[in-house]
Amino acid sequence: MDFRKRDNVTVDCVVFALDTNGLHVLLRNRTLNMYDDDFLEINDWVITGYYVFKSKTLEESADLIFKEITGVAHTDKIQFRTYGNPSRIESEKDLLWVRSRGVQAQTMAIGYYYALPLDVVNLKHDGFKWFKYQALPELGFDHQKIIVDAYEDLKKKIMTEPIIFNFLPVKFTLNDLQFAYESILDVKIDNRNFRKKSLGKPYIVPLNEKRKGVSKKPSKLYVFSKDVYDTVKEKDYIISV
Amino acid sequence: MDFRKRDNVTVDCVVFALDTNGLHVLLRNRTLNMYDDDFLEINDWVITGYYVFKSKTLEESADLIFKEITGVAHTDKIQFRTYGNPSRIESEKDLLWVRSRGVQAQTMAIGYYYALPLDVVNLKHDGFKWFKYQALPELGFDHQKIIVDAYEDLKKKIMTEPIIFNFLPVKFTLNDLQFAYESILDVKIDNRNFRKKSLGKPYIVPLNEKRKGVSKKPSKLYVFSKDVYDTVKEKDYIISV
DNA sequence: CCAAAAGTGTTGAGATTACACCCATGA
DNA sequence: TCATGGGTGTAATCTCAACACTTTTGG
Repeated sequence: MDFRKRDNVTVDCVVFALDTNGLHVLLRNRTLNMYDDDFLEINDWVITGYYVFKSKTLEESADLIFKEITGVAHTDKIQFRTYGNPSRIESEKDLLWVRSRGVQAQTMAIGYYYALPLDVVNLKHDGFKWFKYQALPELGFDHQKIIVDAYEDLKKKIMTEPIIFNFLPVKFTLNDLQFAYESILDVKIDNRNFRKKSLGKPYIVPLNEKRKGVSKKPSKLYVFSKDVYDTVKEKDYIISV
Repeated sequence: MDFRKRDNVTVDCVVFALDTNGLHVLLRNRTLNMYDDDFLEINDWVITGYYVFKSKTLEESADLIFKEITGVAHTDKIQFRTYGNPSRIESEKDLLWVRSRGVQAQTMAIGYYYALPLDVVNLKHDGFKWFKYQALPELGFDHQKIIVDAYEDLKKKIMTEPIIFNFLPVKFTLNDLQFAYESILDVKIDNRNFRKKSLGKPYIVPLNEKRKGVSKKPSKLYVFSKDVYDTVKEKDYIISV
C-alpha cells in the first residue's frame, strides 16, 4: 500500500448518534499549552479529519477515521460537501494551532457524516466526547459551519432516503423510529398517525418478537429491509412526517 | 494574485441548459492524433474542468471555467459531489490522453453544475457543443457518471429549491415554467393543476405585461422573486408537480 | 374566419390531521 | 393494584388528480 498522503486535502467526519436524550455529535478536544500547563492557549473542540491517502478512495479514508474514533466498521456514510476556501483558516487561534503543528493552513476538506445508535460506540481515546446537537461547545476552525451543513443535509435526506434506520439498532420499535424522527427533525409527531403510515411501508417489516425490559408492556419489534426498500422506493417514499 | 494551482485537484463543471427541445449539456470535444491526422486515437467528449487556483475558492474557480466557456458571469451553481477514487482514470484511452498531456492521473475533482437558458450562451470556442441530455455522445474519463450524478442531484433539488428559475429568462410564462419541469423531470403535468399551484406561490409574481410573438394569444409574464421566496420558504415549499 | 396556444372550475378519491381511551406488563 | 409506556379507530378537512371547453390573437 502507498502510505503517502495528499498533504493539502483532508477528509472530515461528522459523527451523529442518537440516544434517549436525542441527537449527539462526537467531538475531539483541541488543546494547546505553549508555556504553562495551567494556561491553555487553546481549549476547544473539533471534528476529526485526516489527510487522504493517495492510494485510497475518499470513502475508504473516511471509514479509516470513523473506525479509529468509534471502533465501528461498515456503516453507511454520506458525503455532503467539500470546503476549499483558501482562507477558511484565519482566526488567530486556528493559525496558532496550525503553526504549532507545522502543517499547512491551506487545506481542502471533504465532509462526510455518519449516523449510528450512540450506545454502539465505546470511546477508545481520551479527549473524545459526545455533545447534544442543541448544545455544542466552542468549536475550532470552520467546524461549526461544517456540522451545521451536515445537519441540514441530514434533515433533507431523512425525508427521502432511509438513513433514519442507521440511528437505530437492527431491531427497533415504532416508537423508537418515531423518537428518531422527532429528535432529528425537532418536531412532535402524532403517534397514531405515525403508526398508520409506518405500517403501510412494506420495508418496515414486523417480527414475531417483543422487546422486554425498560418499558412495562412489551413492544413489537421491526426490522428495516433494504432489499424491499430498493424494489419499492421509486413508487412509494418514506414517511413524510 | 497567486497563480499557482493545486496540481492534484480540479473543479469540473456540468453546464445544463434548456431550450424548446429540452434539457442539454455542454460538452467539449477531446481529440488526440499521434501520428496521422486522419486517424484519431481519441475522439470523444468531456465536460470542462481545470485545476483549482491556490488563491481562489472552489466557487471562484468554477465561475472562471463557466465564464470562459459560456461567456456568462454570475450564475447560481451547485456543488453536488467530489470524486477522489485514485483509480478513476484507468481506461487505456484515458491513460493515453493523460500521458500525452504530461499531467498526473491521480486527480480529485469537485463537481459543480450550472443551469441557464440555452439561448443566453454564445459558444466562443471551437469544439464545444450542446447535446440533448437524452442523447449524450461517448464520454471520456468518468464523465458519464459525473453528468448522471449531477442530473440526479438536479432532479432532487428542483423539488425543494428554486433552481428551476435559472433555466428561464427573467420574465417567463407559466407554460415556460411547466415546460421546464416537464423537460427536467421527464414527466407530463396537467396544465390546469399546474397553474393553480403556481398561482398559489407568492414568489411567482405576475407582471402587467404580455409576451407577444411566436404564439397567437399573448401570454402573461411572471418573474421569480428571491426576496419573497426567502421569507416564505420555511412554510411553503415549491411546486410538487 | 380559422389555426394555435392561452387560459379557466368542478368533482371525487385519497391522504392527512386531530383527538382519547384501553392494554399488557413489572414492580 | 397501580404506574408506565404500548397500542388502537373514526370523522372532518384538505390536497390532489382527472377532465373539456372558451378566449385571444395573428395570419
